Amino acid sequence: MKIDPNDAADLSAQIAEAIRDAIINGQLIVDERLPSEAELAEQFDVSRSTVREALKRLAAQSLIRTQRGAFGGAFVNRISFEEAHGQQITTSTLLLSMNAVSFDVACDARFAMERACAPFAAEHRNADHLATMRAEIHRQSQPGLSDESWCASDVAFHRALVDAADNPVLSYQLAGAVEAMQPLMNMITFTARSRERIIALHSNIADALDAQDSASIELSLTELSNYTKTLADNVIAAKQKSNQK
Amino acid sequence: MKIDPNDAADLSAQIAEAIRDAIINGQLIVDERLPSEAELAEQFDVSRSTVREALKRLAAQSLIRTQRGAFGGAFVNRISFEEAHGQQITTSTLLLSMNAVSFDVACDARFAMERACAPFAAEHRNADHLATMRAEIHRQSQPGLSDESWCASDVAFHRALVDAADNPVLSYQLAGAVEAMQPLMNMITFTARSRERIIALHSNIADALDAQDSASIELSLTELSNYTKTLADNVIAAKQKSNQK
DNA sequence: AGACTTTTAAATGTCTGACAAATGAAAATT
DNA sequence: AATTTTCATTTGTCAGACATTTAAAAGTCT
Repeated sequence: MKIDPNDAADLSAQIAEAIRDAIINGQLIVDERLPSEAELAEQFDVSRSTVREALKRLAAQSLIRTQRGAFGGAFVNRISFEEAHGQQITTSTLLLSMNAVSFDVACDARFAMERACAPFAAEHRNADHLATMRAEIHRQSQPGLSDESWCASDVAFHRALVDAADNPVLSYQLAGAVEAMQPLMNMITFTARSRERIIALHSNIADALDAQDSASIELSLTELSNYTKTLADNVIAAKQKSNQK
Repeated sequence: MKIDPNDAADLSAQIAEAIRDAIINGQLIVDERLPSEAELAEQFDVSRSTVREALKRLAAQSLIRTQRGAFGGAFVNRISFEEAHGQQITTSTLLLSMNAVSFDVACDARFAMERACAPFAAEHRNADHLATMRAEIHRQSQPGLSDESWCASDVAFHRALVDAADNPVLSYQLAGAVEAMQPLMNMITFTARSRERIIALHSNIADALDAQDSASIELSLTELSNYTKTLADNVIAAKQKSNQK
């Protein structure tokens, strides 16, 4: 592992990249221990502080974990779906909030991916998934439910649908997208009337999943997407009106 | 911004988290300059090195960028789709290689998401997208094409399909998944016969996109997914046979 | 006055050396 | 044999120094 002395970038960034490459192309395998900070400093011919900054960069990406004490050190980390999921939510959330992504575009993407799960969900759904979805629908029907609880229940409902697909890669991608959308979704306040409509669509989805009717799930999801976009349009229009006053 | 002295985590991790939270919930806005390292050290009551390690963590996630010199410092970074995309490829690639995700599961996820793009692609496709796809199909038909060039062309073809959907959120998610799959896809060697079959399906997709026939695109993608899985199964079976000898 | 050069202050990047704290292995003790 | 103590190793943190970069400010010349 060498670093390019002509590279303009910071030494710590170069070292982080060198180690990252070694992990990606398999020169360093999961749970393997990296040399100690002192040894790395000698290998790369830099100070220990510089090595440490490089290692912190890698730790931030969950590529390594560190342990103190004798026989401790930095170890190549087996990145879990859960960790990856957390990182994705952070990234996606910031992407949406910083890049003026329109609600429609985000909403289209979110429901398109959820529709992609439908065929697999219809095939692999089991009693647990259906029970979760029915329970959330029942919760959503409670008259006094707060907006926060409503949103949480909505997330749980869709999460169950995605999980029913029984594909961790899809779950990881989807769950990130759904959670990243949540701040945008929360802008919409749900009136009693709109909740009723959404619950009806949720019931359609649960019924279709029960019947393993993928096309029907997709249809209801499309309707839900369109309805959500309509609600958002109304909220935005109302805001602009109140701003003009 | 305070840190919890009872928290077991490293100080640099706590500080990174505090600043990350401030960015996510909008207390620090894009392009805003953070206090200098010396000021942050004083605020958090830690040494400059600890602050630096925290900042490197944030830089690794593209949350901040730093600039040297007077009036330099750390600035909140507007994370771009391109940066996010790069991070996603790294994460997804490692997720797949480290977690023994089966080829079928990854393949299902990849084509499911691509099918999700189909309706939008059919609606928004323009002459450029179609021309790119036709050109790649033509390239794929060249007899002497190397496996590497074939794979590159395959990626370009599907990329054009995804881009046709004209939804940056979908593109970002999809492109990551497709590129992360590439190392797995490269395990499959394409015989002349299998290339022919894939080209035929690509032509179907291009024709259907031209005709704005979303259902037909999705059908061809499903066939492509199934055929890819069959090829992979054969490769794996052949490997096991040769191992037994 | 305006264009150019020099100075300067502020900030990050890097290095050195030190000590604290954690931790598991090895040695010592019971 | 079980328990306790010692000990070497390693990461985490700190303090202080110097190098390098950078843009503003001051100075200089036409």
